[in-house]
This record gives sequence, structure tokens and C-alpha cells, in this order.
Amino acid sequence: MRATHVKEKVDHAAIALFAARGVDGVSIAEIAAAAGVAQGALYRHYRSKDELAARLFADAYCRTGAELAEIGAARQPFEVRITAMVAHFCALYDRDPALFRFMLLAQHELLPAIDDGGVAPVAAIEAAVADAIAAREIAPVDTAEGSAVIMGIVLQTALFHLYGRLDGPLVPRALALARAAIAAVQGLGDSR
Amino acid sequence: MRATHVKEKVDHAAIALFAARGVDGVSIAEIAAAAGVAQGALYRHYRSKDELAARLFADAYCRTGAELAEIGAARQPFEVRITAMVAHFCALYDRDPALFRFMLLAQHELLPAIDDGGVAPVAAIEAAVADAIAAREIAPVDTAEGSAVIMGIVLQTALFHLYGRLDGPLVPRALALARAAIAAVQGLGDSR
Amino acid sequence: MRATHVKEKVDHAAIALFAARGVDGVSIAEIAAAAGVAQGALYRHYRSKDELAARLFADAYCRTGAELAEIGAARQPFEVRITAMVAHFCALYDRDPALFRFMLLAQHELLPAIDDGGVAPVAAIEAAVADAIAAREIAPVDTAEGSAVIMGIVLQTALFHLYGRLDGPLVPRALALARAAIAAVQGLGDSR
Amino acid sequence: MRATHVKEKVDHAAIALFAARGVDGVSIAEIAAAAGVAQGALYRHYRSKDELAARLFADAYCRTGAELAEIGAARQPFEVRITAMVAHFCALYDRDPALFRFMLLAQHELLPAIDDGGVAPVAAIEAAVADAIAAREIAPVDTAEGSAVIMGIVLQTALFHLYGRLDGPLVPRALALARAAIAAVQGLGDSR
DNA sequence: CATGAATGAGGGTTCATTCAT
DNA sequence: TATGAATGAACCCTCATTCAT
Repeated sequence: MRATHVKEKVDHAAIALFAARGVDGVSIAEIAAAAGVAQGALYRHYRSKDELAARLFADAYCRTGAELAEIGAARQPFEVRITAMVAHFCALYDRDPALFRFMLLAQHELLPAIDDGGVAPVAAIEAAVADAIAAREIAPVDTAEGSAVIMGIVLQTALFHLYGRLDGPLVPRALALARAAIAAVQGLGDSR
Repeated sequence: MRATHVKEKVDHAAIALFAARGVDGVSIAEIAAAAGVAQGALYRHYRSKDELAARLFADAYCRTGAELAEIGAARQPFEVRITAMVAHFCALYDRDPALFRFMLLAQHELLPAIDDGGVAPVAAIEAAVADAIAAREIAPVDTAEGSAVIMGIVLQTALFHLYGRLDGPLVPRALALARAAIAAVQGLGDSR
Repeated sequence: MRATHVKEKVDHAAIALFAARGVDGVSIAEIAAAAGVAQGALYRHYRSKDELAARLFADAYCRTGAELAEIGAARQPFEVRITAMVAHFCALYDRDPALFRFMLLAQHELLPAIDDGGVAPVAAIEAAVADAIAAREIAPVDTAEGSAVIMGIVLQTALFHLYGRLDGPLVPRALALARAAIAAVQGLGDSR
Repeated sequence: MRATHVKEKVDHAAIALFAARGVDGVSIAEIAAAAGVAQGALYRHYRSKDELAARLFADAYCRTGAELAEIGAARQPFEVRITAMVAHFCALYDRDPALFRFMLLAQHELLPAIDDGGVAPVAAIEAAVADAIAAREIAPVDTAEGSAVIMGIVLQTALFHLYGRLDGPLVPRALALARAAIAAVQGLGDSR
């Protein structure tokens, strides 16, 4: 029997395996087996294993960036925007933890290869921080530091969940995390 | 010339290479060459490449955990303890960014292999949060969530530095980061 | 659009590619692409890549052999026959250098597979030499050696042209080459 | 038991196999097996299969060129020099027909990769022809054509021997072949 | 005990051929 | 019938590990 929908099955299997064991820890043979497809079939859709990993990562990364950018584009107070962004991250995590873990794992290896066109998730957050400073909603802070703090809160929480330190979906925690993120940025700017 | 201090040279070279390209991206041959020793010599000190990576990681991880535990053991207010811990992280990063990057990179792969005896850095932070709650210094929060928020702020900042989004040493940023961390934990507990 | 003349297009593309990069250096996919047909279509005309190469070679080889045999069949003095044969080779080369190169390249691989029915080009030359000896036009020589000498002169000249050591069409050189060939055979038989 | 003299055994096995079936027709596994060596061992001496083939070819090709150049450097009449060169080719063939066949087979593929420093065998022959013209020993001819004719006579004879059309060693045929070669060059220059 | 060549399993990739559409 | 994606065996190569020197 010949396999069909090769790309979908390969993508799904690859993300699951990459998330579980890292790109280098997974062989093409395993991906093909998990996808129920011959090894060679994979090469009709991707030129190499590297391209497979890079495309999966870039797609997810840029899609997330675009979604956050859309959220950030709304004319809303800082707190509302950050809350929406944090909630969006939590929803992404809940919907597909494997994809989230893949992105966290692979970023060190694959992020440098992305030709950043301002599509990075962090760019949306940094823009929100910059807007808030310009609108005097928050005290002036290094926008890079501000976005690091916000992303760190969200991503580390996701990581703790992946490692089993936190249970249940993340969405219910979104409001608390958003408050933490906002408070953290404000704390950053406090010069007592 | 007979090589001496083989282990030290291997450890140093391995950490630098692992930090730069990941454990899987570095071969034994490269480590041996960088250390200026023969490949075979490496096997007098480690039984395998996996053991090398695992021991390097475990050593650094546990040492950091112990240092943080010591800081946390002091009878000090929450804010003082957190500030000291954050400053400690910043100092570690400034002293040896490669080791820090190695730990961040390798944690996903190597952390599960560590038989956690309460030596994890996060344990010290979680204990500090728990103490603060018990002492009614802060509102009650999920201690896992509290420590996630604190670690996230610190680690993501380090990551941004590694990626060139932030410049200069981290120690001067320690106070601001500590304020952000404390505010974040407090924000987490706000139930408006 | 339904492709027509599939075989012609495949044959032409295959010869050009085989000549340029050798049989092993060219894939079915490339041939099909160059011919503007689907890969599968190729298998309606040839059972395998090997058969494609073998048939192309055998066709060209046997056709050349038949043409030379026809030339040799004419009742003419040795010198006239050799001159006509050499001129024929030169004309073949000038008309289709790719086919000539393909034959030179592929002979080592594909000649052994041909069930020689006296159709080899060399057979015609050898016959001409034998006839000349029988007619006492030339001194007796090993006919194999004689034909080797004649073919070597022609083929090596063609090769030099393919490699850019010689320019312009070969036909104008035919007379000189024929003189060389005849002289060589005579030289072979000299027993000073 | 660990293998030693890897390079020698690999070189010998590779030449024999390449001569028999062509570079592309032989796998690394076969070479290693024929040499009695592990596949990986080969890569300590050559970076790739391509480099193995290229080095074997270049070594043999340049060595032959140097030997012919030495013969050609002697102050001798044209006929003596050509005779010596032809005899040298015959001796090379008799000594190692496999190497000779390898060079004939591989030239189309590997010659272009050699950075010719005037070491080509043909260069020596061409120089001898040019000298003879300058010394008015022979009528003026295109030196490329002259060397083509000489090489063709020798190489095609060797080829016929490889294909079983000629028997016995070539050295006894050297004088006759040399006479043929000299006569051919003279015939080339005849403008009757 | 250090050395570094040899080992050999396993990796990613190619490609002649098949076959469902 | 023509198509071109799927197949899967075989290829070249890497590299963690071993071991004769």
C-alpha cells in the first residue's frame, strides 16, 4: 500500500520526535517509520533532514510571531496587550505542547538560521514595551530587558509544565502570569 | 611530551565546544584536538562521551544548586535572598558565559538523567518562595509557579545576552532583575 | 499536453547527458527532465536505464559498423578504402560530437555486452587490411595490430578535439589522417 | 586482528577494481573488502572515494608524464626518442595492465581535475614532435595532431590487447609500433 | 600509560524502478 | 496511457570506541 499525505504525516511525526529527543537525537529512519512512510518519500518534500527541521521551526516560529504581532497591533493599553499575548502563549502551549517544546529545544540550533524579517515573537513583545514607554504607561526601561523578562516568565513556566513541575492547562494561569509579567517590567523600571 | 592535567584540559575544551555547538554537534576527535590530548586519553577519565557530558553538566548544575542553597539558608528577608540569588546568577554568567550556555543548552537532554537530591538550583529558589509565604512576606502562590517566574526572568535575560540582544556584564543589571523578579512573584499573587 | 515522440526526445537527451557526464553520472530523473517527459514514460520504451544505455550504444555502434562495412565492400584500392573510412569517421564526428563522445566513453562499459555479429567498426577496417595483404598492396602485418593503428589515429584525434586540443571540423583533416593511417600500417610492416 | 599497511592494500585493490569496473562501478565496501580493511580505515588515508580515485589517477598519470619527459629530454634524433617513448608505454602496459586500463578508463572523468603543470604524457610527445620540426627532421605538422596520432597508435594497441584482440606482451611489438608512429607523423606532413 | 590508526554500526541521502491515480 | 510520488536498497561517510604499539 502506498502512503499518501506524506508531508502532513512527516511533519507531525517529526515534531513529536524532535520535541521528545531533539533534532540530532532522531534519525530519518525513525521519522519515516513513525509517519508510516518510506525514507525516500521524505526527500520529495524536504531536501534534507536539516531543511525539514528548519522549515518546521521557521513555520511555527514565524506563525507565532505573526499572531503576536497582530495582537500587539491593536490599540490597547499596555496591560491589555501583554495579557493577550501571555494568554496567547498559554493557549498555544495547551493546544500543542510538543510543538512548543520543539520550539524551545530547537531555538538554540535553528534560530540563527532564520532570516529575521521582524517576525520574531520577541519583536512583538518588544514593540509593546516600547509603545508603553512612549505612551508613558510605564517607566522607561531597556526594551530588550523588558521583553526578556516577559518572555522568560512565560517560557519558563511552560518549561516547568513540560518537566512536570506544574499541572493542568496553562490558560487558567494566564491572568496571573500576565500580572507577573507586567509587574516585572514595572519593577525593572523602579529606581528606588 | 606527556600530557598532564588531561582532565582539566578536556573539561575546559568540552564545555567550550558543547556550549558553542551542542553535545551532539561536537565529536570526540574535536574535543581531544582542542584539549591537545589523544582521543584515547579521554577514555581514562570518562567511560564515554555521554558520561563526559553528563558529568560536566551535573557538576555545574549541582554546584550552582549548592551555592544557591547556601545563599538561601541565610536568615534574611525574601527580597534580600532573591536579590542575592539573582546577583549570584549574574555573576556566574559573567564569569563563565560558555558554562552558562552549556547548561542552558544541555538541560533538556541531561537534566532528566540527574538523580535529583534537592540540589537543583530551582529548589533553592522554590524554598525561598515557600519560606516567604510561610513568613507572610508575600501572598500565597504556587511555589513552582513562583520559582518559574524568577528563573525565567534571569535565564531569559542571560539568553538574550548570549544572542547579542543585551550588552555588557549582567552583574550591573542584577538589582533591576531582582526587583523584577520580586515584583513578578508579588504580581502572581495579586488577586484583584 | 500529451507528449509525443517520447522515444526520440529521450534518446536525444540521454545521448547528450551520457556524453557529458557518463552513464553513471546521469540519473533517470535528469534524462526525463531534459527530454520533457515523465520518468515513468521512459519505461514504456526501455525496460531499464541499463537497457537504454545499451541500446543507444549498440545502435550507434552497429550503424557505424555497417556504414564502414559498406564502404569497405567497394572494390577499391586499400588507400582509397582507408581514406573513405577515415573521412567517414571525421564526418560522423563533425555531425554529432556528442554521440561520438558517448561511444568513446561508453565503449569500455557497454562493448562487452554487444553480441558481436561482425558489425563492429573495427571489423570493417580489419577486413580492409586483410584484403590489402591478400592483394599484396601492403606488406603482411597482424591485421588486429593494423586496425588498432588506424583506429587509434582517428579516435585519438577525435578525443583531442573533444578536449579542446584541436579546433575546427575534422573533415578537413581527413586526408592527412588517412595518409597517416596508411603510412602507419605500412610502417608496421617494415622490417628493416 | 587489526589491519596494517592500509594505504598500500587499498591502493592496490582500488586500482584493480577501478580498472575492472570503473570508478562508479565499485563501492567503497568492495574496495575495503578486497583490501582486507574496514571501510572506515580508508578515510584515514583519503578524504573521500573521489579523492582516492583522483590521487591514484594523478599519481600514475604524472609519473608517466615525468618518465616520458625524461626520455624526451635526451638529445637524440626524433626516431630514437619516439621509439624509446613507445617502448616505455609498452613496458608500462606489460608491467601493470590494470593500472594502464584504469588510466584509460578514468581519463575522461579525472583528467579535467588535474592541474596540469606540463606533466601530461602527451606533453612530452608533443615536445618531441615540435623539436623534430624545429630540427627539420620531419615536415612541419600541427604538433597536437602529431602527438594525437602517436598516442592513438600506442593506446589503441593497448586497448586491443585489453580486449583480447592481441596476445602476448606488448614490448616485442614496440619497434613495429614505433615505426608505425613515426611513419604516421611523416604521412601527416606529406602534402602530395 | 599515552597514542592515534582501525573498527564497524549507523547516519543521511540518492535513485532506478514501481504503481495508484 | 501518462504521470510523478512512493518505494527501499544501496551508497558514501562519520564517529564513538577499541586496542596494538
